[in-house]
Amino acid sequence: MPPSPFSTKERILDAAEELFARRGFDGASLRQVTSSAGVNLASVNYHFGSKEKLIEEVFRRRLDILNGQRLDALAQLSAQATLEDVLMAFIQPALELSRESRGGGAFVRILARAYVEHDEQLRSFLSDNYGDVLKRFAAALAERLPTLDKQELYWRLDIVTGALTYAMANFGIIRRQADINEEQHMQQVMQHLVHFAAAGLRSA
Amino acid sequence: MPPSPFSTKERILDAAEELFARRGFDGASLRQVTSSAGVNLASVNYHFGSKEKLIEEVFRRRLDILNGQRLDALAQLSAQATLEDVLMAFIQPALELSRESRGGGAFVRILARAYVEHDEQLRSFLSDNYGDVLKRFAAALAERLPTLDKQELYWRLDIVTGALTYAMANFGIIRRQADINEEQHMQQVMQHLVHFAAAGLRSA
DNA sequence: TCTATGCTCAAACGATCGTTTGATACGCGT
DNA sequence: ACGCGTATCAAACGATCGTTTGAGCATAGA
Repeated sequence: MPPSPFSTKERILDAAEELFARRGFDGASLRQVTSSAGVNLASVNYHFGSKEKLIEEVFRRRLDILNGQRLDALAQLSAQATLEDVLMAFIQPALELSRESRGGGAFVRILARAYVEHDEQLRSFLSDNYGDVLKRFAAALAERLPTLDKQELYWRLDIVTGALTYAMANFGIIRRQADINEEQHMQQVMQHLVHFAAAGLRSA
Repeated sequence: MPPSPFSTKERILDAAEELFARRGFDGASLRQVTSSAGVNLASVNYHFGSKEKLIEEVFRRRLDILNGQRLDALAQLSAQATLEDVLMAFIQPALELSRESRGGGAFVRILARAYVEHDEQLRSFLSDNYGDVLKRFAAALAERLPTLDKQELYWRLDIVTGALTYAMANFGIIRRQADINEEQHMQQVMQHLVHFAAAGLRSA
């Protein structure tokens, strides 16, 4: 039993998440990660095999839950659900994750990095494991935009996903008004994002 | 006189621009840069002083022109100019740069990296040298959105700049329809971006 | 012609990278 | 009490990083 309430693997994942978000995948070294986690340097390769596999595991730990919540929220929508409802099903789980105590905010910033970095190995890993989630949401949005042709929808979805990813990544950084609490703050942010995205998708 | 039509400094900047865009600032080494540029390794430190200064020079070379064009386009607008006109003054120079032959597309992708990377030195460099451009555009947009209070405008501008940066970075990657030429393609992209951003900024 | 200056070059510097090794300690079933 | 996987440890591996060095070459001014 380790002296910490968390296992060595979890402590590595937590430290890696925060350092990857702050310094990037190349910028954060395994020595920084293990030192911050309070574990031995060799334990990364022992538990994960390589740095690349560690990166993948950082994504998998959060995305399995996050995308599961997204699909659940999407499945619970009725046929009468609006465009805003679909967007909310996509955004809300991510925003709640970014509020979470243990590194959730860091992970959302890592997601934005994954969008910018064009690392082939990471991109194919994400596409292979979670590409179907994006496809399902794209289909749900397309149903609510019957007048929009495929080509046009493709453009706008690309802009929307980029805008949402960027916005969610910087969500934690934006200073909130002092007179409202955390819960109200998140509701405000989500309303802004949904409003903005829906307006862009719907505009003639 | 070098054997190449371009000077050593320019060849380094060109190679660095492309490699930084593809592999990131940490991911691209000076050996890769100088090898790609066909110059000696030591010439980077000779001409620029350090890798960090080289990065700053990559930004300065493009941003001096790009932001100058943006301010020119903004200054040429009349008082009756619409919200879309202001957005177009901001977007058009960047999109034209991304079409340029020598590395323009790579630079726009670097811009997106600068948004995600929270490197303190780079951020303060950009803020010190080009922060006033964003402020001027924010003021011009605020004039066209009189019913929007400051707090609300602040939210939306943050989303817009992120979305535009991301979209412009990926602009070159999106495969265009085969039956339209490059000029029409750019006009289409700009219309989409402007439409999308204006709708989000204006929506009630 | 001699000198000074700007530039390029191969080579090496110390530091840090991801990874591997071999020894050591722990816990559990027999 | 013993043996056997599991896990942690300090130490070292070769590779690569940004940077520096000092010699060598060219061109321009005196």
